[in-house]
Amino acid sequence: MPELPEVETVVRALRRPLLGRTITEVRNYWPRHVATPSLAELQQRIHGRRITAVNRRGKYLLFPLDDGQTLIIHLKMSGHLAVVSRETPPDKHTHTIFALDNDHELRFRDTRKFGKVYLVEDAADIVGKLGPEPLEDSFTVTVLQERINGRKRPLKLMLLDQTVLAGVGNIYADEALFYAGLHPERRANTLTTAEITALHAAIQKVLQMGIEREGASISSYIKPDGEKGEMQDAVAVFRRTGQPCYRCGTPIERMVLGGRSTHLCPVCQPET
DNA sequence: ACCGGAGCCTGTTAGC
DNA sequence: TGCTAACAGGCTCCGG
Repeated sequence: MPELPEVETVVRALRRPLLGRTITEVRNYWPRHVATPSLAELQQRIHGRRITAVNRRGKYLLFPLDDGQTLIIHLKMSGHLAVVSRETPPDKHTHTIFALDNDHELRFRDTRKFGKVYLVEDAADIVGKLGPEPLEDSFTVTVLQERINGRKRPLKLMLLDQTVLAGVGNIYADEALFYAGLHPERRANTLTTAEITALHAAIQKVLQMGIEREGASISSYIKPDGEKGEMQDAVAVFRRTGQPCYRCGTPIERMVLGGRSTHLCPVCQPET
């Protein structure tokens, strides 16, 4: 489900019900959901800890606890988080449950089981290698230029590399390249300053669009409250193969880059 | 340093 | 209708 706008939507929805709550119990039905430490150790170390913040870094959710540890969750492809009454009937794909001190539970549902739970003393152990946050003021055109400086990789692969830039995934990479008018296979080191400036603006534009629309419910993503986002109605190219480009009418094309579906308008995003 | 492919999982959809 | 293959918004590991 999750790219930066979807994770941000989840964080905003969870902040109120989780802030200040104490975790009283962790139940788990798929031990591999817990990446580190062992399930038993996580249960022991998290018991009685209070959640002091609900934050996002890239596509990770961060829950700092009152003893300095941080609970970290990554939703990967199909993860879903919600705070519900403990009376809510169980779901087949809910593999990890954090019981709270108010008869509610944070439930981590994850059909494909790619998601991960971490409990660490230092959050940097997990998120330390991530590139800059694209919506922070510190992410300037110059920063983007430095990140891609001299790299020969195709732009699409650069945008998906979380150590270059944190939070962009397959949808928003395609969307950003469309608005920047850049072909996904363009080599990063061939960009002019004007093109880097356009790419920088496009990245911020599409991520902000996604956040305003509370995420893209294109396949399985839904918000914590179970409702759909609205970004799927505002995508320009992603999974619009064969449909006319909104700008020029040319049919949108699909190609595979780095093993990922990639969508573009061949006229608005010329190869050179 | 970079690229492609496999692997991790289950569910949905496209095609025969 | 039923079967099979392809595909899915992420990321890591391996070999070349």
